[in-house]
Amino acid sequence: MLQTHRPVMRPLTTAHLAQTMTLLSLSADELKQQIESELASNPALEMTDERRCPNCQRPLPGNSPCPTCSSASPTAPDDAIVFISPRDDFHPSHGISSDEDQADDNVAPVTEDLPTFVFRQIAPDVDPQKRTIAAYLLTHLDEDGLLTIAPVEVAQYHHVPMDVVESVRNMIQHAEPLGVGSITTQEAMLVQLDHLSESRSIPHMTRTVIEQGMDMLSRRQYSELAHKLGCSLRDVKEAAQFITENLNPFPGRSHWGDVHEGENAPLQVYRSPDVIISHINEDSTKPLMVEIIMPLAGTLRVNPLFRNALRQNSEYKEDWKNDLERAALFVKCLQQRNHTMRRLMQRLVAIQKDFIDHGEVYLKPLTRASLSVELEVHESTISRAVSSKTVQLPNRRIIPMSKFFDRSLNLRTILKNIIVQEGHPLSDSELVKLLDARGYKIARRTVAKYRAMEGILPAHLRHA
DNA sequence: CTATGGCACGGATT
DNA sequence: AATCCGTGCCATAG
Repeated sequence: MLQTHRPVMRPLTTAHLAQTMTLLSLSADELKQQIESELASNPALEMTDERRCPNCQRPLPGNSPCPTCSSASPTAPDDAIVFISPRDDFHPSHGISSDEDQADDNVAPVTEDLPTFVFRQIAPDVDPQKRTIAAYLLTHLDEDGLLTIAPVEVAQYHHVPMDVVESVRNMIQHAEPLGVGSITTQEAMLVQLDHLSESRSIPHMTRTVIEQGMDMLSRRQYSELAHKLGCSLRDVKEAAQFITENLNPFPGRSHWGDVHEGENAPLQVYRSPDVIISHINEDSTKPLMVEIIMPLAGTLRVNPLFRNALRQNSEYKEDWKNDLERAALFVKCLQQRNHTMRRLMQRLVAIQKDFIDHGEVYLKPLTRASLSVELEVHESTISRAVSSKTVQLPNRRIIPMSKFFDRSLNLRTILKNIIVQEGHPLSDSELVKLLDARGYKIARRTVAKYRAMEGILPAHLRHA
């Protein structure tokens, strides 16, 4: 069904494989860049406005997903519907420009990346010349919302004094998510701390602990830390408790620690998802709908004019031929990528349906290797397809796709549930017994590790 | 003596 | 080949 009407049998060249691989490992926004640069550098490639379904190549009326493909689910009727979803409104502005024409708030996209999100907040308060600085800073954030370049470099590059850069940065840090644009996790947390201290009381050692003891804190060496700072153990524990509960060292991460189910908090999206999973018209009894984001609408194809031009003899014939082949290869690889992604998600969603609908407890342990044999592809294919991609669940949470392959997440959440319900602080060995009773055999040491991962304090300093 | 964290090793996973 | 993860052992705090 993928075969085209053109009988151009293209052998599986190494170039083909290599490019498919790289395309597969790109996230949606990276893919957009890739396509754009390819489009710009290769005259034989053309983007038509015509909307076609990337799955079946039928023309589409609007921007909506293909109705034929959506309704015609190839597998079981109760199975999820998986399709490629083209959207050109995906990334409103990739490299944020400092232009004034940013005021198109009427078309608020559902998802917005972190730089855009922050820029929109501060833009009104920043005078135009500083906006360039702001935009520049914001394009150099990592996934966690921390700055990846030194402010000094920015100052030099833009020929402005340091304090200008710092003032802009300060403004960014006080936008949502609080602390974004910090250089270190410490700095981010201090910003949050300052903000919180205006409305509530803070354990008095908190600031000192953050400033001087983050490494020890993350290793939970409370007593050593108390010794180093010359204060009581209780002070350190109080501070630690406060920090894990209220501060987020990685402002860019959408969630940290607590996972309240019925949370009404403004669920913001800081990183555009590569895949969106939802229920058909939000009805949880309906089957799942899986959209694999294609960052550009329209159809990518080989420019037919170019193909014709090749028939005529020309001195550039060799170059043109070269371009043409590259273009054909590119669209083919892109199709290949979409096809693989679709098969992957189809299977993944089928396996982890309970997890998607009912939460982390129901995540089934799954390895990329086992999926690869089911789909009859190489392991590395799955790895590349999964890594650096994010998925939006029906509850609007965005998670890395690798979470679907987390070996121990279900155990960790069960563990959390037990501890939440505990009447009396349970020691690690007691927890082992309880888990064993539920059919999970794990070592005591492992329980301790899981606790640490979830940021749960040891038994002797938990209280009802 | 018990509970827990650090370190490090081996096997699984990527 | 490199990395991740579960575990066992031992030191240390309470």
